[in-house]
Amino acid sequence: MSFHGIEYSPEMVANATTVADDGMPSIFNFPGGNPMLFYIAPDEPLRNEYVHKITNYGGVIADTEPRPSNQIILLSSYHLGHRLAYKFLFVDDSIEQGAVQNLDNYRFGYEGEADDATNHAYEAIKAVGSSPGRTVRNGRITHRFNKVKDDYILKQVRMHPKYRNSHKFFDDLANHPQLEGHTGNSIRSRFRTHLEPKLDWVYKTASDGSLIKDEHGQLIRDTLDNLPKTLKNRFTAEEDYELCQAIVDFNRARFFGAADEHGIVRDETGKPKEFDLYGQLTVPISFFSTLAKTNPMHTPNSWRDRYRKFVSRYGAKKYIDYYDKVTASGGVPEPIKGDSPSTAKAIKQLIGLNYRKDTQSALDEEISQLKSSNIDLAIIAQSQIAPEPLVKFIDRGATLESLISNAFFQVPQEEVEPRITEILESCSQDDISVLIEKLKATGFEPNFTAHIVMATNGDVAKMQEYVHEFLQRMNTQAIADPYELAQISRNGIWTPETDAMLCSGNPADIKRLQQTHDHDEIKRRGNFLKLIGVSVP
DNA sequence: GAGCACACCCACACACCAC
DNA sequence: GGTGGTGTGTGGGTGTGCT
Repeated sequence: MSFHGIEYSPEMVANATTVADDGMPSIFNFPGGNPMLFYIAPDEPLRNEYVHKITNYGGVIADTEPRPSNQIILLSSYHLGHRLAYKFLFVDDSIEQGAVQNLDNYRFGYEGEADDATNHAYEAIKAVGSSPGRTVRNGRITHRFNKVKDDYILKQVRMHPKYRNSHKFFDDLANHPQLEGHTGNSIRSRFRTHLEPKLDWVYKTASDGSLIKDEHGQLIRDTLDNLPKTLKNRFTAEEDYELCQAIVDFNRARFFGAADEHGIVRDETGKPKEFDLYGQLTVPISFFSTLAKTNPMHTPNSWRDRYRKFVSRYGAKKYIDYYDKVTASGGVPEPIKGDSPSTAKAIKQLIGLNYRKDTQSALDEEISQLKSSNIDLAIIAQSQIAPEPLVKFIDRGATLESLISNAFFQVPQEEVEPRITEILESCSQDDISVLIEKLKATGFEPNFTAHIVMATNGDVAKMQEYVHEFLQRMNTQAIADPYELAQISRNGIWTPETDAMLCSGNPADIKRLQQTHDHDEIKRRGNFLKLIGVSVP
């Protein structure tokens, strides 16, 4: 039996401990995949441990003692006098490095020349050690990382710490011959999952990412405490708070800058105007340049984008309220998030399940769903079921009692809004039915909650805005017509009338809408209406 | 079944451009 | 200069198939 010039005697192979195919990397292989043979004396105290290690990594334990005619490597924990033996450390180091090491470095003090057979084996070992670490199994090529490649990746990251998360950086690394065969994704993944914990230092770099050298031209090691920031930096809750504060302050200064000698600001008709902290607060572009000077962690463009896409949607004062409330209770506030997918999903789910122009059919469907999901509960509950809310506006002629129950008036007035805000925020990850139930407990009837969801596209921030405005109206206006009281029209909050304008497609109507709603909100409303089956041009 | 290599996803930070 | 639109690719993952 002959493989690539290495003679395996029938005796050797028959008695050999076979290679375990347990998914471990094949380290102790000759080029071509043939396993290396090792001999460990039966009385060797470390025999079991190293048999396990060697076979786990692709080697074979032969029962035949090494002879000049075979290429079996004798391993021992001590010097065997005249016999050529190698230390177990060879096995450990090869496994740790992920590739066969130079066997010569592990030889016990043997004075003579290795015979031809051993030299042959060693040459093969050297070849394996310098291979790129490619493993061929069942005709499939995989590229394994090893110590050399890992060190190279770590070195590159240490030299470019600013780019340590960059996809592009790792894509570029994939073109380096040292990492041939690996994709950028693969190298990036290797770094993130295995190597990042080992990155205990980096080379010192300037803010532009260039390496800094000492007076001898040597690169300077730096601790991770001084790790440069990456290309993009997530906005923190503190930064959002700072931005919101700055926006509120700017608007307040601008508003009261227009006050008369009595400190009163008046509208075009001469009526005193109030500073609406919860309204749409705007800032000029120069605001962001100024902000970036005092808060250089983000560029003016980034601050502006943050405002455009998050703060203006959520509401600056609303976030300040949220932040203060959470920190006051010892919690950790979260940065402003975009539309929560779970909320959007929940709304979609609700709309998909419940929205029908025909109230009765929707109700029938809900009851049948209840029955199918939990028939006992459904039967018990059925007698108590009032018509379940749909995502729809309240009807003209709605009474105050149909919107708000007695439970509402049991809650101290100053606690109503905080309580509702808390419910809205806590339900952002839940199904809408949970929201309906919770709001019902505070006195909001299900059809009123459905109205609020309909008016706000189910957007939590807008729902808070709606509730704030509604409660203010309750406190300050005579409630002649509850229907009118509930019609709130402002940016991102809709009424049947504004919907009709949007659906008309009439340019004059759209122009009128644009006086109240910004482009994003109009687009969002169009998508929402389409979702619930309303035709929008 | 676990570990690994690799593919793929998605929100959003940052930038740039046109008007 | 202000504003809206949009492209790029980072940051932070999850999914999949192989060993």
